[in-house]
Formats: sequence, structure tokens, C-alpha cells
Amino acid sequence: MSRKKLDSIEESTSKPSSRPTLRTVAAEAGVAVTTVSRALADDPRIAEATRKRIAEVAHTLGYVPNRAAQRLRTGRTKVISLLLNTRHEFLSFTSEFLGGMSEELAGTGYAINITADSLADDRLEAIRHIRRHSLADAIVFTRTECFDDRVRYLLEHDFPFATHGRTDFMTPHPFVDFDNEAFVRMAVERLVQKGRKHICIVMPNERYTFGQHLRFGARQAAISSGVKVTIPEDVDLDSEPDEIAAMLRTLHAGPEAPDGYICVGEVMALITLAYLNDMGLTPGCEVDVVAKRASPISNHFRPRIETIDEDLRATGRAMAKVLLARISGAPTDEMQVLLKPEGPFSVSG
Amino acid sequence: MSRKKLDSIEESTSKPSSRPTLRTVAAEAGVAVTTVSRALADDPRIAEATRKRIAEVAHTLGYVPNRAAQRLRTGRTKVISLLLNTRHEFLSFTSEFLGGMSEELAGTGYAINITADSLADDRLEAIRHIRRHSLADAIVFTRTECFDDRVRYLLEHDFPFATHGRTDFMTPHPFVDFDNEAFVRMAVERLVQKGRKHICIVMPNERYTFGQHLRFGARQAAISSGVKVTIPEDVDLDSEPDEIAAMLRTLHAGPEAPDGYICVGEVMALITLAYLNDMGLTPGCEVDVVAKRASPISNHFRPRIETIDEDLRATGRAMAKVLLARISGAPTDEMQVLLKPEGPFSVSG
DNA sequence: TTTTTTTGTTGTAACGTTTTAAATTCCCGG
DNA sequence: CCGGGAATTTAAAACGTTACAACAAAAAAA
Repeated sequence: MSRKKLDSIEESTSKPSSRPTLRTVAAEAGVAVTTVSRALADDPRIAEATRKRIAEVAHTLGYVPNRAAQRLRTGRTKVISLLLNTRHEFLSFTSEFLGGMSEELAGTGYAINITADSLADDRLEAIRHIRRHSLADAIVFTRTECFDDRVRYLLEHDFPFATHGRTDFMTPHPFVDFDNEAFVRMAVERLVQKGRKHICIVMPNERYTFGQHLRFGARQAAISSGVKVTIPEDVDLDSEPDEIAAMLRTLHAGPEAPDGYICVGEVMALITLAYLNDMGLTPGCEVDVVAKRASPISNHFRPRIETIDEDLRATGRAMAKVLLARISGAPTDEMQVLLKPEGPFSVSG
Repeated sequence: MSRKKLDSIEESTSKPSSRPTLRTVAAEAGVAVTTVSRALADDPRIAEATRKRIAEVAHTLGYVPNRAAQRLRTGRTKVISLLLNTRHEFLSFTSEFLGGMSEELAGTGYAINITADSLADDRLEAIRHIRRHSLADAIVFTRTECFDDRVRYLLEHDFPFATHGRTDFMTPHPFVDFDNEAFVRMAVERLVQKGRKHICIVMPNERYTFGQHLRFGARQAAISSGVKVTIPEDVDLDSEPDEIAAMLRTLHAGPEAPDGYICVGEVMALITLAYLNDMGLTPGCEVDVVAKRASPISNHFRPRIETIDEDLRATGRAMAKVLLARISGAPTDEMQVLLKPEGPFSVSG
């Protein structure tokens, strides 16, 4: 433990108790600042003995690295920006997804930064802002469209990102998506099992990519099962419940009234159930309903309905993994995750 | 516009197109770095003419300040940390509250940073971490308890924060709360108007401060209206729906079955409605239900119930204001906001 | 032994701000 | 025409890190 030139470094006993820095630790351990920096970063150039000693000193001194300084020096923010729709979102999407991401990010030093889009009239504005000010190392957002301008922008500028949902761009990019095609096939199959002949799918219009996947799955299922499948055209994520109800009413008054409903999301399920109730139709009797369940609250819907699960917490976790991979420069094809639906379940609670 | 000693500052035409810094702007405008810094911060020491000129140069150069550098220099993070419960939270709390905060924070340069508590077994750990690493200028969290250890910790360390919900500490601190006392009084009054004689309040136990306020309001309402008010003891925010249903069943089987229900929150409402449905009881007929509505989704519940509103978006906005005030050191008594319930409304859609 | 390589360690220079103290200019009364 | 205070502007010193180039010492090769 012999130290050379200990005095050359100012002892800094003057300042009483401001937070210890690399210098403080270096002085205490009798080494250079660089050495401490490297030791704490597990740089192989540092001898094991020194590394251990420095780690110990740093710990007893209660050293904690200054994020601002690291960020200034390295240019990395250790922040992931999540663009959030706080209106018209699936009921529990925000909580569950956020929870999942947070879980996965714990311990990595990454923080989640929220930008709620309520403010940005121009959707791109938020993203431009984040890039220009280097507010994050990566961006993630939802409700992806087939040729999403945000995706185009981020691809063009080679800024790390991942989307919830696929796009139709030629250039591949990181994403996490739910297999909506499989979902709708399973749902149709289940309703057919129950003897239903005309199935209505309550879902957003084709503006979003997942809408297209649903349509595609619906077409497939219709062909292979032989039942009639109807997709009302004018429903949107932002549609007022009244509009949706009106649309369902029109459909029901038509020549062939649907006897099976598939609801893509909890809000859609609630609206559909309310509509059926208002019409005096009871799921399980005259009609059947299968809905996408994204959180335990679907269990409390009455009358009981059948559900097929999208695990949003798992989605969040997968998203975090994908983002971290993208940041550290993994190949794109390893960053495309498609999650499978689980079910159908007959809700029991 | 005569410039002296222009050459003394390196023209830096060497680097091609990295982001402009204060130095770049200073060189271009023919002034010192300090002057630019001050000009952009609207420091009164800078002459109006210079300020204007610098602003212009900065704009055409596309200058954008480096947050990391500012943060390192000033010690301020421009971040507000939100501790979030992603499990068992009121259905739409996260989205709405977050949206509100985000709205209010837009343009202030402050970012919202999420820490989902799923990971922190020790609730204090997340807060300690934020403080130790100076990850935020202020912290906000929910589900406040009467003598909340997080509040105690933050008060002790004089770290800026605000809570959603009050506490019973002597030392006043910033908060935004909903007037649950008024809520329950209104709800009871409404049920009494409808001729109900025995009211059951489905709500979390007294662990949280707002539970106490509800109890207090309930007692007042019971006395002034003369009806019987029952509060089941064992319900908690984390209770399984089954437990709650079991509890309601026991109560219903007792000597006096309730004929009115007050639900504090959307999840509680869903559970109660499911229970009533399972029991063959119909709100509006044998019983009546009044629930707290925190988002438009309550409108879709069937059978229809009456609601009293808590505006979570407004809560978020108020919270942001309070936090900003706290950060800039306003007196505490100006940072205590109590929001009033609105209603009751008979849901129509 | 001398030369080369390997292994650890060290100074020093940024990164882009803000702040402190000092320097310059300006304006006005003496 | 000069001295003095206000009004502006400036240079230089941090803030705490990481990265680059250099260096010493020990180990291996010649």
C-alpha cells in the first residue's frame, strides 16, 4: 500500500462535505483520476488489485458518478424517450407498457422520458425537438401507420428508435408488435365454434398498420371458415362512442344482423357491451363477444365475455430490450419482435 | 458594426458541420462567449442591440444549447421525476395525469421522467436513488399515506417534491389533492335523494390519507342525512376482485343489505357492477350506484350509473404548476391545491 | 546484456456551459 | 478636458467526466 507522490495532488480537505468526485476518490486511493475512471468502468487495462481497492474506496466514500458530466463528455444521454398518446389510448396501455419497460430498464441506468403528444399538433415536432436537443439516445412510439412520417424521419436521420407496430417501409427497422392476424383468426375460430354465422369486428380503420393486419387476418379466417365477416369502415381510435354505437346499430338493422363480435381493445369492448346492453342483446345468448384483453380489468366486464390476451407488460419489456440492442448497435433483424396472442379464455372472475 | 480583434478567435472553419456552440455563435457575432450566454438568457447587462443581433445569429446558425453542459454547470437537471404505480392504479390515472402534467410543462424545458415502482421493493429506494444521483429537480408521487415515509425522507433532506394527496405531518408541504370529503358527501346526498337507506362505500382501507378523508366525509354525511353508511374494512387498492366481491356478499347477506353503493374509482366501480350483476341486482332498480369518474370510459359502464368527476388532467396540470413553483422556491402555502368534485351526473352516453 | 513487447498507470486536453472578477467603453458634471 | 460612476463587455476559471498520447516498469524475446 505504499503511495508515491501523494502530496502532489491537493488534499482538498478545505471543502467540507460536497459530493465526492473522481478526484476525491483518486486522492484517497493514491492513484490518478484516469485510473479511477477506468477502474469503475471495469476497463481491462486496470490491474485487478487496483480495481478492487478503488472500488472499495469509492464505495466507502459514497462516490456516485455525475451524470451530467458523463453525458457532456460522452454525448450519450442514458435516456429513452417515449411518445405517448394520452387520449383515446387503449385503457391500460400506458400503465402496463410503461411498467414493462421500466422493469426491463431497471439497473441499466437508463431513464424513461415521457412526451405526451397532446401538445404537439405536428406529430414530428416532438421528435425533431428530441433530436435537435439530443434529449434521448432512442425514441419509441405507438400507433404506427403503414408509411409513418415519424419512421421516415428517424430512418433518414439514422436516429435510434423502435416502434410499437410494424410499417410497410422497405428499410427494416426495430419494432415490437402483436400478432393481430393470429388474434383475429383465433377469435373468428372461437366464434365459429360457438356456432356464430356473421361476425362483426369492432376495430379502428385501416389508417394504422395493425388495422391492415387485422383485415388481412379477417379475410383469411372468413375464407377458411366460411362465415361472413364484416368490418365497419368508419371506426377510428378517436371515434366518439356514439359514432361507433350508431355504426353498430346500422349494421344490426341491415339484412344480416351480426351474431358475433370481436373487439380489438378494452375501450371497444366496453362500447360494444354498452351497445349490446342498450339493444337488449346479451352476450352468451343471442350473440357472443370475444375481446382483446390487455389487463386484468377486462375480467370485470359483465356480461362475461371471452378474451384473447395481449400481454402489454411483456410488450414493454421486449421494447426495452430492442431499444437497448439498437442503441448498442445490434443488427436490425434481431430487433423485430412479434408477440403471440394467448387464449381464448373464458373469463371466470 | 465594426469588429475589433476578430482574428484573435479561431475561425474554426476546420470542423465541417458539428453542432454550433456558444463559441461558434460568439465568433460569428464578433463578441465574447460570455456575452452570447448572457444575451440568450436575457440578462439585463447586455445592450438591447447586441442581444438582438446575437439572437439573430444564433437563430440562423441553428444554435441549440447543450443541456448536458448546462446541467453540469448549474446543477439543475430540468427534470421532474414521477413515481408511478403501474399495478392496481385507477384505470386511467396514469394516462390522464401524465397528459395533464405534460401539457402544463410544455415549453418550460422540463422533462418528465418515469420511475415505475414495480421494481423497488423498498419504496424509498427509488427516491434515494434519484436524490443521490441528482436525477431530477423535483419528485412527485401518488397514494400518499398519513405519515408517509417518502414525505418524511424528502422533508428531512429538503428535496423539492409534491404529493398527490395530503399527509398528516406538522410540516406543511406542496400537494395537489381531490376533495374526497366533498365527494362522498355529494354521493351520499344523491343516494339519499333517490330514497336509499343503507349505503356501502367501496373504497380502499384507511392506510391512505384519502381513505381517512372519505371516512370522515362519510361520517358527516351519515349524521346529517340520517342514513346508515357502511364501509367494509378489508378492501385495499391491491385487493383481488374476488376478495372485494366476497366482502360485498357477506355484507349483503347480513341483517341489513345495502341498497346504495358508492365506488371510489373506476376499478371499484367495475368490480361492484360485476358483483351486482352476478347477484342479479340491477342499479337503478333495487339498488343505486354512484361512482367516481376519472375519465370518459366510465360512460360506457352498463347498467348506467351516476358519476361524480375527478378531473385527473386538471390534477396533472395543477401538479406541474405546484412543482415548478416549488423548484423556484415559492412559499409552501401557495402550493397546496384542493380540487373540487363535479357532479353528480347521470351518464347519458 | 540489449531490445522489444506487454502491462499498468499517468497528465492533459477537451466536452459546452455559467460565473466571478476584471477590463473596457460610455456619458456627464466639474 | 478630465475624473468617476454606470453601462457593457471580456477573459479565465470552474463543473466532473472520458479519451488520447505518453510513459514507466515488468516480462519476454533477441
